[in-house]
Parts: sequence; structure tokens; C-alpha cells
Amino acid sequence: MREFMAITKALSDPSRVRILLALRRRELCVCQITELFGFAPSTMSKHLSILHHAGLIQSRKSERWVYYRLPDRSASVVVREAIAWVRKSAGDAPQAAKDRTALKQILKLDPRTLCRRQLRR
Amino acid sequence: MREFMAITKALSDPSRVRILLALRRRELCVCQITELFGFAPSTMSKHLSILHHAGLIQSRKSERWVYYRLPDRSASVVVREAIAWVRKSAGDAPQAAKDRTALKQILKLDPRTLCRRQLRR
DNA sequence: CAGTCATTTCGTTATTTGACGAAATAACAA
DNA sequence: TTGTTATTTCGTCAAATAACGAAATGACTG
Repeated sequence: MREFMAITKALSDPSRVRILLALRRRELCVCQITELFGFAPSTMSKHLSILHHAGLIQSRKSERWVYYRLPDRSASVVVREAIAWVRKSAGDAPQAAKDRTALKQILKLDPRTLCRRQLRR
Repeated sequence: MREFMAITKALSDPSRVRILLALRRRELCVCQITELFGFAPSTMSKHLSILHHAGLIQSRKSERWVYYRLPDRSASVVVREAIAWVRKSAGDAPQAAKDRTALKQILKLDPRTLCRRQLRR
């Protein structure tokens, strides 16, 4: 029940659902996700931490960046079914489509450039 | 996304998950659910209203009581998959087992008697 | 009709949550 | 080392949520 509630609480915020959908095809680094959402870095970090704590995303560190991705096959059935349900139920929402379009633009940029861009504001 | 978030928000409270699990096999009237949880009637009513608004339960009125049940086949795929996921992922939790045991006792009583019992407190 | 009774609605209160900025941390670069 | 950069942690504030009791509602009962 604990693990399950961690998942449902993680899914109860629309930004976190959007993050999961954005990670559908590829891993993303924090600065890319931050750029996509327009939130303060600390806010994004908190959302990512909640998803990670629920087991819904995994992370790796490379050079200066932290990358998040959907969990691999080693994840529990609960988690994998949750993600499948999210994708199937919310993947076609207008917001998800908007995010995909915005993400395409973001992915054109080199992460180095991107993160500097964020700082300039 | 709206419908989906109504569902995830509804599922983000453990009491509401327990209600769904309690309704697994049969419909229950509000006074039976209230007895099971020990909350104030107004609190239970609010939880039921949130579940109902999300489409996760249906209701019918009979004589003096309101009965709630899981939705029938007419419910959307999102809803049906949500309920299936809940059952599969949280149905075996210790709390769910406790609830089943407590529910057995409650079901032995006639609803008439039961609701009066609540009032006496 | 007047009185019960089951449930819901409303208003209040304490707690949780989500946002931010500032400061801390960790990794790289000069 | 010293400074820069990416991310996280911490503290704060406003908004959302979950609990309650009191009052309203709606349906049966006498």
C-alpha cells in the first residue's frame, strides 16, 4: 500500500504526468525538462524527486548533467502497469501533444547551449 | 487530461483506494462504508463524492439509503483500467485484508440496525 | 402533516502541497 | 586552487486538501 500510494500521489499532479509522457521515447536531462516546463529549477527538481521516489523514473549522472528516464524491465509490475496506464490514458491529451512539439525544438539544441540559455534569464 | 487527473487525484488518498477495494465484490450503502472507516458521515460523503465525480463509482438510491458500487461496462476504458490496476496493485495490501475482515462483520448486520448503531455514538 | 433518519452541503481548522529564491553541494574548467 | 555550472536542499508563503460539526436536504414513517 505504501509503494502504491507513493505512485498515486506522484501521479496526482499534472506536471508530473507530463514529465512521464515527455520521457516516453528518450531520456532527458534536467535542464531540458526545466526548459520544457518553464518552472524554477528547484521546482522541477522536487517533481523529479517525487517521481524517482515512487520508482516511476530512474536517473544517471553524466558529466555535468543528470538524466532521467522511464524505468527499465527491472521495475516492479505495479510501476510498469502504472506507466502503461498513464501513456494509454493521457498520452493523447492536447497538452501532451503540445509538449511533444515543444520538446522537438528543445532537442535541436545542444544541452550545453540550452542550460546557458536558461541562466541568461 | 482533465478526466485522467480527476482519477489520479481521487486515487491519491488511501481512504479512497480502500473504498474502491471494499466495493470489489458488492455494492455498499453509505452507512456500511462509514462504519467500516469510522470517519464522520460528512467526511465519508466527501470521499464518495470525489470518487463519483471521477467516474470511479456509481450510485443508486433505494428506500432511505444510497448505495455505491464500482462502475459497470459502460464506464470508459480509462476508468476500467484504473480500477483493474488498483485491484491488482493494492488488493493484497494488509490494510485491504483487514478491511475485508471488518466488512464481513458489518455485512452480517441488517443495514437498518447498523445505521441506528452509528447514531447512538 | 410533522417527525425521523440517511446523506449531503457548508464553513472552519489543521495539515499538506506546490511554487519560489537563496544557499548548499557536486562536478567540471581555468 | 578558484571559479563556474547543474542540480538539490532548505525555508517560506499561498493555495489545496482532509477532517470535523452544524445545518440543509430529501425520503420514508407515523
